[in-house]
Amino acid sequence: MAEKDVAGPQSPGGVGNRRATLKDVAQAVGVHVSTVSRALNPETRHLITPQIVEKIAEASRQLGYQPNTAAYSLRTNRTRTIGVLVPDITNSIFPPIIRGLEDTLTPRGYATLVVNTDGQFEREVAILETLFARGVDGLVIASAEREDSAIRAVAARGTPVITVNRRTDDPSIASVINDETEGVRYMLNHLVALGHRNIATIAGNQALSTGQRRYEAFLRHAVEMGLDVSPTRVGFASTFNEADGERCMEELMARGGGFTAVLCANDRLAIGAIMALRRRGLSCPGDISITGFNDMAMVDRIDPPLTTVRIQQYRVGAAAAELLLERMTKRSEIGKPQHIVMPVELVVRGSTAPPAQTSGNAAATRDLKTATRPAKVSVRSV
Amino acid sequence: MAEKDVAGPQSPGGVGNRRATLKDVAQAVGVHVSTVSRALNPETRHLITPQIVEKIAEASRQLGYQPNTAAYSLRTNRTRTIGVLVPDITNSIFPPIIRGLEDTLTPRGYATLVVNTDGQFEREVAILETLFARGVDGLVIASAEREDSAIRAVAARGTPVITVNRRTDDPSIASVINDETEGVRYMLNHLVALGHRNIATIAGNQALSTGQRRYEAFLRHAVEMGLDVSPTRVGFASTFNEADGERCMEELMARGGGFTAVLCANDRLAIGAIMALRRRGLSCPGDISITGFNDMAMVDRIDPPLTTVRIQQYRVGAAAAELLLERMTKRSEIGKPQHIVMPVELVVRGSTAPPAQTSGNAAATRDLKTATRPAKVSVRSV
DNA sequence: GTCTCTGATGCAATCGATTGCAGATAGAAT
DNA sequence: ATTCTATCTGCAATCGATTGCATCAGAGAC
Repeated sequence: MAEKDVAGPQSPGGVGNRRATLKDVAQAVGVHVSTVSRALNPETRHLITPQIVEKIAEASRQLGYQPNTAAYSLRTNRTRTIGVLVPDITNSIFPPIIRGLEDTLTPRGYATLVVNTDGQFEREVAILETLFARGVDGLVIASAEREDSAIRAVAARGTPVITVNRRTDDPSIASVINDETEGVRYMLNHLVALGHRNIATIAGNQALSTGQRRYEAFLRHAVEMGLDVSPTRVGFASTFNEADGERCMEELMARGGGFTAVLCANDRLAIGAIMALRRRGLSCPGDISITGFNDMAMVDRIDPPLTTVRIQQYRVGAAAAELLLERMTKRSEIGKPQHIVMPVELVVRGSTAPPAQTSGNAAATRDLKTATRPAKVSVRSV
Repeated sequence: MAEKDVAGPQSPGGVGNRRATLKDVAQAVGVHVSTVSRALNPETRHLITPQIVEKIAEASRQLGYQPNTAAYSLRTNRTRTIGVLVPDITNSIFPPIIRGLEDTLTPRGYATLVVNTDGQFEREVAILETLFARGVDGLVIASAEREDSAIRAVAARGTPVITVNRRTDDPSIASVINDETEGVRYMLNHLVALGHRNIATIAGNQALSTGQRRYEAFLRHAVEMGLDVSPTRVGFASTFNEADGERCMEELMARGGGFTAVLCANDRLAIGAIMALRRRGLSCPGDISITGFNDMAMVDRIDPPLTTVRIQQYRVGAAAAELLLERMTKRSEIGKPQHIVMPVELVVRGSTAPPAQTSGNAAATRDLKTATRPAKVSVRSV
């Protein structure tokens, strides 16, 4: 509660109220601006006599010299700024990613310009135009669609770009994503281990890599496990939100049901699905088990706490930042495809339980569980 | 699902692969760069013959001309960039505020540089230094403490600054905050109307205006309503998070209890308090009612759905942006104090109920309710 | 003692836009 | 026809840093 106090060098030197420039430092020391410039730049410092470097460092400290970013950018054509495109910062899956990016980029001298696309392509194009006008050095795109001509245009322009959380179908666009396939496999394993045999799914938007990969994984692994994957047990969401989850769940139930669990392509769809159930007077997990994906903030506290797949949002952001930095320095690698897939983790909570009718067929359950590789499981206390 | 396609002007004109400059446009039209500059600037356009303006507009469109931000900034000393300081973007109360800011600033040509302070003063100082080096035109600070010398230093420097969601004690620093006092009053009214007479509180950090104002309002209105406000019924959190809420609740209960409701200074403290209750085997609202503040995302879906005070996060951000823009243009007003207080709204959900022992003393309840002004109430479906 | 070489510093152009001032051109006034 | 305005356009300086090249001084070689 003590007062915060700062003795910052607000306008220390003697250069009026103006911010000190290279020229001021040069004058103070009695050398040329170019000498100061070189002395202050670690790359060129070796060209200057150590004693002079010391004097310059001292004077620049004294005057509170801060390089003028605009002048630097104008001359070097670099802004030390990274553009970050997210669908909507309000969607709580993105802030941790953004922090991962920032915490990695800031210490390296980069600032991030975060903008929201709201999933609208025209907005994305307009935003990219603005970002280019501001001369961003690189781009991190969390709003990528599988076929995304805007991103291809960016890449063609030669700007380092990387997608995060999602991928494009074009393999030449670098990316950092989560292991959707394994995540779905873990979840199916879990449901089957509980005794479920009739599992429906609410798939996400198939124009997004997350939606497509999770759905594909569902089909593949369900078939592998010998489950029935009839099309009547599949609902397609277009928006990855609660309303669409609700709608899809209604649809699935209207088609007759017969399933005991629903694997949803993300947490928000799952939340919507649970709401739809409730409205029908059914309970989760009593009547039907519901699972999510992402492990968004707070889904451990909702009712019921959601069984889901935890993705490493922060680390995905951090990894993307590293990768982008690398590609910005070694510009030779720009063309090379580069993809990182981060491991995920199953988180079992309260929204899944053994199916109602199958009263403890423990033996069969055990068998099926050991037939497939065990998933890495962690249970969070609620 | 159709492929996104863009016919953007990636490198239209004939100027190699370089981005077009004023000079290129000037050459294309056959005029001087200064003429182009004036023709493209709405402020100075009237100086140029309409036909030439038209030709210049056409040529610049043709060449895909985009002004160079660095050159503009260097010359004008303005960056069209606003620095935004938040404690932690991961805390879901801030993203809506940020969107409010961005949605208002972007159409006006401003970009926002969002940075996280993590509530650490040294970080805040360092960040401000970076932001100044980047030459931000203004600052929006969501991480203000009541006594904040860093903000005072900024203001003294002449940079337009405005705090949002919180205020400093210094009235000369403009701000946009929520009506904490009314919010607390609504909530006390609600609890009293339910029949509660013994109400404890978990106050927030008193170094922050939110914590201080909400606590002060609690004291004032509780006394006004004739409630007992003994110090044993007050817990002070230092961090506004779940862990501290839990700790404070433990403390309150350890001191003997005797209360039937706890008014928490924000939603996260409330969530922590509910967890502490559960651990003791008590239920909310069965044994004790708990209330929050802010109406964070998802608190309508937790168990139990939280009764809280809804603040207008997005509109607070938007209002702050408007106010800042105003103060940036009319620099005369910089010294003038200016404060906006946004109305709040009571949201009654499942975490509050009549006290267990007071089995329906409806008459007394009714009386007390009408004795105080009724609050604007909205009930969100869960 | 002169010459060469090397290392340190200075010079000046440059990045792309803005803007005060000067010059030019047109039309109006005489 | 000449002068005077009023518009419009061009000139050139400027913002602050970076960087290729020139210069200069001193050390070392002969």
